[in-house]
Amino acid sequence: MSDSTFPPTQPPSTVQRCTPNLPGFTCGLDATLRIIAGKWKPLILYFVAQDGPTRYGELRRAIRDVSDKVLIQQLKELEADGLVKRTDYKEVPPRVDYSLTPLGHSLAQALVPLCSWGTEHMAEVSRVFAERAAWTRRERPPSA
Amino acid sequence: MSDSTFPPTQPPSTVQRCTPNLPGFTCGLDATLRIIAGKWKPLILYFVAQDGPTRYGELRRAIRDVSDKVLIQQLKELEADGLVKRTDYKEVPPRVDYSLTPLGHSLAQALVPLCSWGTEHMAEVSRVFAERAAWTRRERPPSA
DNA sequence: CTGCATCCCTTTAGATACTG
DNA sequence: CAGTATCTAAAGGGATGCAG
Repeated sequence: MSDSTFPPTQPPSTVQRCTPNLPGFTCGLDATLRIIAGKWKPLILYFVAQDGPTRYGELRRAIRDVSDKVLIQQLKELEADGLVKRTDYKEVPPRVDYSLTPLGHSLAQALVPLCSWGTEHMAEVSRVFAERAAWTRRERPPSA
Repeated sequence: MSDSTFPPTQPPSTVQRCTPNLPGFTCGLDATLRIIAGKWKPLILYFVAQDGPTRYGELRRAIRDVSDKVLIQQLKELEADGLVKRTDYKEVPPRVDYSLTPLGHSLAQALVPLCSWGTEHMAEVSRVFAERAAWTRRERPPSA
């Protein structure tokens, strides 16, 4: 993004147009989104990017609320997609860790602004979720 | 997760640690991800950021493969979350357009690197998807 | 043109229990 | 410790048809 001026209502758009008409993808963003589709993938990438080679259990504890099944599944996909590398030390008890490939690392870099955004706008985001929750509760009264 | 020194084997890692232990969110990235959860939301944000006020039909054509139901639904959520603004011109035939709020625009900016990443690594991404498709086809032979 | 309602299906993810 | 297997729930999403 080039300029820093911030348009009040209808921005003259500082966001550059992404390359359209790519084979299969509507634009670069589309491609990226498809590869990180999966509830926990960005979090996994980001965490591993921060901590370097990360053991399974460590990851599991870091990404709270994720089940074994899903975590493993997403790790496998990330591995198959060439974003993370799995290292099995063939020890007993088992020891395995996950690290990023160069490709994965570059993607993690691209996630940094999203993380910053979330941090900066935490207040708004929290409010939004509070409202969302309230609304949901009204619409769908306690399951019981 | 603890120190800032970075692991031996792989990355030069320039990825900064995101603020942990936030109320409800594990980090800023987590917060962001939750607000843009929804298959088309990032694409919507990005597209509107580029084109400024965008009419419904235009959006519909731009984000290919999205149905009315889903597009409307995601637009409503984005609106409720304070990221987009809906303007109804009360004309007949109906005219409505969607623009970004300042918050939405800032988020769109944060998406730029993802778009760039996708564009730069289009080749790898395409390959990955080709393999994924092949694998899927083996596992789940033609539905018929 | 814009948008909502309905019906239905697929995908995704969560719980739990179990194994090398 | 690091996974696997199975089963189930739920969310997300798509097609269609109607309405202002």
